[in-house]
Amino acid sequence: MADLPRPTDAELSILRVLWRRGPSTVKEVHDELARRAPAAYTTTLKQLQIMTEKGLVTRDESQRAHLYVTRLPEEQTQTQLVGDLLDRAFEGSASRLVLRALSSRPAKPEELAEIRELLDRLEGETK
Amino acid sequence: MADLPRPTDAELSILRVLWRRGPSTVKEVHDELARRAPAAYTTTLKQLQIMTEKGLVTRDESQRAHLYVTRLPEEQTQTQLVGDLLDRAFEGSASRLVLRALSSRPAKPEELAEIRELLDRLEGETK
DNA sequence: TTGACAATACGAAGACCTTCGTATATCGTC
DNA sequence: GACGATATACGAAGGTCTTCGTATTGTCAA
Repeated sequence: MADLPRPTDAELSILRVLWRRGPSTVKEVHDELARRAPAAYTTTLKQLQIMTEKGLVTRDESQRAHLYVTRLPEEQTQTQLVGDLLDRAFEGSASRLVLRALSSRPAKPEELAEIRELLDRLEGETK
Repeated sequence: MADLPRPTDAELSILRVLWRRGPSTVKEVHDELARRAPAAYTTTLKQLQIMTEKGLVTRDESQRAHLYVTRLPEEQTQTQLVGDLLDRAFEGSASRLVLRALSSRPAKPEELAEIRELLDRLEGETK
């Protein structure tokens, strides 16, 4: 199975809607997107058709209004994107990326606590 | 001052060389890049000219072989890229991004320790 | 069965990205 | 001053991304 291409910006916007909503029609996706930025219905349709060709989504054509579903779960795509950025801009250094992530946004205390737990778990495994 | 555009893949490759080497000529950048993937000299030249137009780099034309310099330090661009990814794929959740970063790569123990220190520092500030 | 509506299919335009070939300018040296 | 070597400038091709208008198909109801 060929690897999926890195989603473009517009494709990622659509994937986000599909991850949140689950299987959706073009109309449902379009309505969500149009809320933020007005766009033509056929733009969303075309994007979903292209994404189907690329394998980023699959579609169920059993009904008149096709249902689109993401091919990969959100976590997997996020991991792909982070790994990609790691290679392109961080020479593979995860710690540097984490450093920038936390300096890019003021993270909430709960988030910091979550990360700390994650570290505990990871260091436990290494032993 | 207008914000700089997000660097493309090819542009980022060049920026990485400039960050590592400091001010460099086209030839110097090209030689570094050609080591990994063969390419025409004029391709690198053209990219640097475009990057100059965009403001990603500046150049010193006082010598025959122009010297190119990054406009932003590496850290700032990294912060921009991470913040961008945070918005596009993580709904702004830094902790989720960190989670994916660490699951994307087996991080070395030293790196985990670094991150832990960073957390200590951040939580210290919040108090 | 036809008309109105809602959906998909298709093509194309315009912007950007990436690459490269060719033309032109500049420097040192014989 | 002419030649070779080394620079930069420029234009264009080919690909991808994004958007949209128009054509076509399918469905339901009067």
